[in-house]
Amino acid sequence: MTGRQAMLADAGLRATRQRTTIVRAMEREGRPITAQSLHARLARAGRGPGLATIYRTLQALAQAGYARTFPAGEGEISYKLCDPGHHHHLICERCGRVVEIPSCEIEGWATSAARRRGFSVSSHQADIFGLCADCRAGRRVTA
Amino acid sequence: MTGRQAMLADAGLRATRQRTTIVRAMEREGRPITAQSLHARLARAGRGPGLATIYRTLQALAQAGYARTFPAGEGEISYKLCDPGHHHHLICERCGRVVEIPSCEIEGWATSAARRRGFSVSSHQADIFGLCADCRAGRRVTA
DNA sequence: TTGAAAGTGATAATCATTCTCGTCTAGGAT
DNA sequence: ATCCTAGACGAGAATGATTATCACTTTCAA
Repeated sequence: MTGRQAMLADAGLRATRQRTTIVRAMEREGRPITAQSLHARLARAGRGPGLATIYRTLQALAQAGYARTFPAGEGEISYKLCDPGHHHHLICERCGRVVEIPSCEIEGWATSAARRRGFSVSSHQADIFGLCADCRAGRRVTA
Repeated sequence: MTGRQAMLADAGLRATRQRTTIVRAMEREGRPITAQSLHARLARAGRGPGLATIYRTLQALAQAGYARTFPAGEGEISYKLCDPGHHHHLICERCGRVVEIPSCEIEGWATSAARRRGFSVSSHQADIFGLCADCRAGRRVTA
């Protein structure tokens, strides 16, 4: 599996200690997190990368398709590592967990809805919001 | 057609001169626009509402379901008037035109994709990006 | 090993958005 | 029609996330 090194290389980034730290933390996180939160968390653990570095790295990962952005609260952006291929998201409204849906079954809908209105399609995106099994069951959540 | 008055009333807003101006401008616009741009445009024409008022009004309309927000560039949000019912969007990547798709044909997909992963669905959203007929034909655009 | 290019980070700068607060006004009540 | 008051306005200050700067450090291909 395209380890961290490869991911960074493909994003056109050198594999520095700071970036490895960032990617590792994002993997551990598993749900969207803002640059600020990530910075605070890593700083608390000492040796954390600077804020500027975190912003730069997350942005580069997003641009390369290895991360996706989600709007978070007022004027904030959170990031989550993702597989680079096309996929959709299932988002738990309570705990923030995000599950990727790799198979795309709405391509047909997108194409025909667009054609009917004279548009050509270049991409589409779709997300589903709801409650994950754990939250429905009232089970405790990490965050 | 629930005129402007009714729209404002339903959003819990009084129908002031400023708000009428804002809604009228949004109707004329037809595509997403940021609070800043709207403010600049109306100010240029004299008698424009203040920036704070524009932010407040757009926010209230969005909250009431009469407008939708789109991320715009770096840390900006643009707003577009929308019908309050559930619908999807077809967005032209060149001219920014937005067309609403009122019939929802992906409910089934959303429900089954979610169920398969233990989620319950509370809502979903989907947008299609591409080129509108005019832009494909290379025709001139207003903006 | 070495040097050029890329990366880092403390800090300053930017800028969209929100807050403040004194003044004004829509619109129901009288 | 007039009154009253909660809601609205707006100019400017404050906020706070993100970006830019720039001198120093590190990576990595040759």
